[in-house]
Amino acid sequence: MDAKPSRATGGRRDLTKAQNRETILAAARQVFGQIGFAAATVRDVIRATPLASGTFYNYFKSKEEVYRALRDDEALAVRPQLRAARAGAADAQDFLAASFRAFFTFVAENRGETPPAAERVRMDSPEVLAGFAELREDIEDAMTRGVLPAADASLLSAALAGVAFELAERVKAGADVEEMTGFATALFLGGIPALPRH
Amino acid sequence: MDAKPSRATGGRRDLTKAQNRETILAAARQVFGQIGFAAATVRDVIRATPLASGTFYNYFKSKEEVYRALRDDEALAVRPQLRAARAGAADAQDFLAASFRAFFTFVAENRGETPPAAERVRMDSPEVLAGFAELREDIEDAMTRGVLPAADASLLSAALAGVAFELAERVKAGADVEEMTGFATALFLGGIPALPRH
Amino acid sequence: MDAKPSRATGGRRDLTKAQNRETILAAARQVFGQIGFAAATVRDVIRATPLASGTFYNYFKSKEEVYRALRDDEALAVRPQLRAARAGAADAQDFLAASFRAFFTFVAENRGETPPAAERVRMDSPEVLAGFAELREDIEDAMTRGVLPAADASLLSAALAGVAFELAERVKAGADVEEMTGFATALFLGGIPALPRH
Amino acid sequence: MDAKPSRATGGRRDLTKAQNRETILAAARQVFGQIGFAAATVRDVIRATPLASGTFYNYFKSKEEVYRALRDDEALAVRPQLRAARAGAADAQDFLAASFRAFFTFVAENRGETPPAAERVRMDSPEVLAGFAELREDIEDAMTRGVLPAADASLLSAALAGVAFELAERVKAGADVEEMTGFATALFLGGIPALPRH
DNA sequence: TATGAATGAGGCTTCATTCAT
DNA sequence: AATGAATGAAGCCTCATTCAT
Repeated sequence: MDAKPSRATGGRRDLTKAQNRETILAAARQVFGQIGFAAATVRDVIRATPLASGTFYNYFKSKEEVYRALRDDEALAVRPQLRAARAGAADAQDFLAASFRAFFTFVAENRGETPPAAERVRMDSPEVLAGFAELREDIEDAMTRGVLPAADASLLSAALAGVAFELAERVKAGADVEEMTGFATALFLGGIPALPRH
Repeated sequence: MDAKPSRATGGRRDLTKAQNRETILAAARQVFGQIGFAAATVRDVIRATPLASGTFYNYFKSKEEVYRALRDDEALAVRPQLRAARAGAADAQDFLAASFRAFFTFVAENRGETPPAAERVRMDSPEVLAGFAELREDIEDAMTRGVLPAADASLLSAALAGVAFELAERVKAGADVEEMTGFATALFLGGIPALPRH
Repeated sequence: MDAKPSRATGGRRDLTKAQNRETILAAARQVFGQIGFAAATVRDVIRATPLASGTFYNYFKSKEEVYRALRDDEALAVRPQLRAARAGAADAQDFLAASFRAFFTFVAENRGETPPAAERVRMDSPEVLAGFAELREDIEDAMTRGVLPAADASLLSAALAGVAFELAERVKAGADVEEMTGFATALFLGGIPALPRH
Repeated sequence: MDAKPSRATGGRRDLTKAQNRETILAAARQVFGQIGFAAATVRDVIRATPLASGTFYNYFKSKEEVYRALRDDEALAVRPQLRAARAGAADAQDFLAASFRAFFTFVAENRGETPPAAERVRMDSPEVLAGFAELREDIEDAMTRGVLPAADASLLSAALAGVAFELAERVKAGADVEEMTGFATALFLGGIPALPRH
């Protein structure tokens, strides 16, 4: 009630605010990864945090908002690298290999966080979903630039995603990233030119 | 538990056992399709039914069990079609097109009944897993027969399944079965010969 | 779980934590006393309270845990009195009368708060069990000191406890403490010397 | 709807009726003994039976009614023997020893049916409760006949019950029936004459 | 009479969210 | 801003009981 003397707390408070936000996001990332987004509750996220339950609501309105923040945060950090890799791709081989390698590497690094889940449930992490949203744009761009042969970019991105997801299961089970990358890259390198003209 | 006896008032005791099971499955299919499997509750399913809450538990132990039943029903229907289609294939083009066409046709026929994957959750039922196992066997068989070029049958079946599942989403959203079949078939027809020797 | 956010309307947020715990314990004591422990439900306890249902679970995990807390509170209060009474006993008459009087007095003072044993259910809490253990030690000590004749201390403590519990029911029903004490004391005073040599 | 030809079924039906009643009572006795009367549900009893749930209600209105029937049935079979033993008792020693021995023998024979019950819960079986109800009458009778010294029959029966129950725990744990009988008999043989004149 | 599926009240518990401190 | 106890809606499930066959 009575204001405590706050000498030069401005900076500190901002830092704390940012820190709490990060704390919650980190906890959410971990919790979503471990028990899945659908099963996760706000309580779970809070419990994975030293913060109080009420504090959560100073930063996010709901679990969904955290999810969005996570997706957006990743957009700011991880994905530009991937995009850059693809933007710099000189040919289809580069483009595909870079894409798959980045994805499988990500999966391999997070390997083991997800329990085997008796019921095989797959929920794509926010960053992955956002990444695939951009994939299509990059594909179109690559087709325009002549790096990839012209084809239906929408269907192609779906196919790429499908293969990536399935092989990701192998990566989670311990398969080698380079082998998966090689397989998927070869498949599309051979397949894309054969696709119906769009 | 002990006291306060409830009062069972009569009501729709007319339906047969099998009919009630179907009623619940149909309601679940609708509810899962509308609000998604993850968001759906057993209550939601019951409410989409003229039945009493307790009746649900006469048929299924949980939401997951309903899901499995739904999936198994579908897998049970589609698998013989897939195997038959593949067994008659004379060449790779036949094998692939028949497989994809059978799957997409089935999906199209059941369009709207399955969750829109808004949440991208996939739960493999035993039947679906069995379907995968069959696919791999059929691929190996086709490679042995020379219908398909030699490659890693396990990874190839994963890739086929991935593409099939992703494009199935398009089919559910109204895409043309033949177009999807053509796209997927061309992709693999071109891609498989390019795969690393196994 | 996921959807349909509830709406927390304010209400008695004024009480302290300790007060709420006491509120629940008091309600439980009353409810158990009125309809019996077995018939009572957590709901019944909550309903005898101005608190919300969820609040119960902030303090106790189950009906049993409340019961234990209740019993422990009582045992915690009565045991020091019993030991003190017994420690000062100069002869068997003193030992027995002091023990019974202390116990019956305690019961009389808490009369009406404990289940009427309508169902004859007894659930020994750790504290009660500890009380038993103390009784036996005290009996052995008294035998060593010559205050009580030698006998099987274990069986004797069981017999004392049995008589005490049964007569306590009479005390709860309004019987006179001194009369019960006199009866029980006389019984054991006459009976102990007749016990088989140990 | 249309009556099946029932040739001389009268007797058979009666038998079946009586058999079903016995089936339910036997199942109830077992279930009450195993999980306790309070925890037992009508469902549990039915499940321990080859009968259908609805059939239960052709014989009993509730769990309580089964309990009463059990108590009454036992009254018709077991207890008269005990009463006879006591009625024929020539002296206090006979009276007490016969009572305790009968009770401890019963407990020993049913030993092991009751699980250790982490929470020590004791619920007296119907037959036991009924037995103790009669005990007091027999005590009064014995006092009238001069077999027992005059005392407060009500309190004495309570004390006898208390000791019997506690020592019964020892019997359940494997203690010897004769030893317990001897201990309890001696205790009361010595104690009763010392009781306050009534 | 026997059956057993249907019923729905009601018990248990967790959850998202609020709000006094 | 942070805290965390309180709230009560709502999910889950079991139960006693009814009733059509």
